[in-house]
Amino acid sequence: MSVKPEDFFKNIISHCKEYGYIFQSSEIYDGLSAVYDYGQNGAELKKNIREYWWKAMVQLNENIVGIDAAIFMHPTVWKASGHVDAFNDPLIDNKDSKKRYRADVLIEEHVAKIEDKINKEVEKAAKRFENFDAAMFKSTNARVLEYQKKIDDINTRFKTALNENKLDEVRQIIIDCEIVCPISGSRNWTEVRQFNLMFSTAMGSVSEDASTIYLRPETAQGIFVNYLNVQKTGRMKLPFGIAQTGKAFRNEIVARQFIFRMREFEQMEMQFFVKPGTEMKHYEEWKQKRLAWHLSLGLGENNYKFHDHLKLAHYANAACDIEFNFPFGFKELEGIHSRTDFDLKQHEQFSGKKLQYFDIEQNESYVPYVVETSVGLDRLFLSILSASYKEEQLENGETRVVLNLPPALAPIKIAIFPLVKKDGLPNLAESIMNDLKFDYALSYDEKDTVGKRYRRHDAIGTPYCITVDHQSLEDKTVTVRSRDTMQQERISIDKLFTYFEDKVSMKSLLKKL
RNA sequence: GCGGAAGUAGCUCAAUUGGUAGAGCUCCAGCCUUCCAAGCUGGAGGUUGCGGGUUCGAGACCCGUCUUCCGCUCCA
Repeated sequence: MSVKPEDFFKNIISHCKEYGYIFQSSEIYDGLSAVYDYGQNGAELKKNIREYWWKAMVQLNENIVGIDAAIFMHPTVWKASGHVDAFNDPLIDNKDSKKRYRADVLIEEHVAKIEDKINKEVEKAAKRFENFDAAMFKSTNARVLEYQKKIDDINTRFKTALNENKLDEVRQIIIDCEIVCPISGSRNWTEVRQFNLMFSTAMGSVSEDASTIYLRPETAQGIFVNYLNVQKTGRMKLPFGIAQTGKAFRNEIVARQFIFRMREFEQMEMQFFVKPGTEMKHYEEWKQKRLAWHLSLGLGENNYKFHDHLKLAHYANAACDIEFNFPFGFKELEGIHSRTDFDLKQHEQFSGKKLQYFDIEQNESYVPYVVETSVGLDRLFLSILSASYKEEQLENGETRVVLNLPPALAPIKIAIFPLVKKDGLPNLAESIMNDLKFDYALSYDEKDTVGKRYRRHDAIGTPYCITVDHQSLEDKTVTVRSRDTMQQERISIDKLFTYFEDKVSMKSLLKKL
């Protein structure tokens, strides 16, 4: 393909708009940044992807059930999850290098440097003395104590500043510590600003009585807070999973790359509850299962790779991403995390309710460990669309724009055309349509030459076109033209249903798993 | 928030040193009846992102403003 990568991505974005897949939100009012709407075809494709995921997770796994938790949740949920604190990053800019940093990271790195100094002192001393007692040395050596006092002072100040939301003080700490920008080397800092990464709104119609609640930044917490409800009412035994799809919201500073980063996006998550100690086995298992699910779409094995997290979040003991080869490079598509018992323990603590599982074999109760699979539906949509989008050079020199979507996911499965708009061909086409419409998403088109109609549906990604011609009136056969091969074959009208069944049904895709 | 780019018809783009907005495609109606986007006729569609200024006259020049896109940060 001779198209430059950045142009290729631009072409995909225009294609999405031109063919009713994705529109900018509120476009007639000049749009809203990082928010997009799904059009008539986009909504179908998205729904089909979601359905494929849901069936693969819930319907094909006896020990997984699905829920649909509300977007609004009790504010304490987000205290327990750590989002209230962790998602309030204080940011600071260096005026010379124009680089932005997280103020807390700058301070933490500074503290880490001092800790390094302590360690060096300890190492030096260890070489010097036999029977060296590190703990003793740390608690007595004057220089170490001085360093340690510095660290403690900084940490105390920083904690207080954050708790009291005093951003001036955070900046003052950076200045007092003489922290410099790693790029410019200068101490020319802006004031510290805080960016709310969670959207908040007010619940309660009377403003004085209203309380702040958040739009969920992830769907997972809706599963955790319902874990015991589902386990009890569903009589679930470990290991078991709870799946959920739904919107999540992040009030990011800016967002880029089309629907790859959006303020409002949809997640498809499954939290798998397991016996402590078995989590790594399940983690590995889900890595493979989820990769197999992606590969079943047939977009090319080389477009996927695992990316193991070296630096783990505080709640995880193993984590990786499945990355996809987007037009702008390999980027995260799905995350698989071993989240330990962190979330449930946090909710036990904040709610004061026991969230334990009674293991009848061991005759004891414990908080289960959790293995999470979390995929972005919009990202999945983009991965499928961008891998399917082709600008083909045909033998006759023409170009053809085609979406080679997995047939089972295509918004329209079959388009039906009368070859010409007379001689009763439209009637026959309509009657075929009326037979098939209960099983397949169809589209009828009688405008323009048939070649033009084929190309139009190539661009939408419709895998098959049925054309009714004069021969159809005589022998009750039609031509079926394939999007991918552009080949036609003649099929008897009464065999159409079975002809298409294994080609475009969700069932055929699920059977590959 | 900072830096850069850009806003003219549904889409892609024109409009000379400032002289009252035009083409192709799309769309709609009709003709033609044809198996891979290209036939014919007619038609619709724009307060040039918005507001102000300069000027006899602004799509163009100046100021402001809004929005989008790209980069920095964050992230599924």
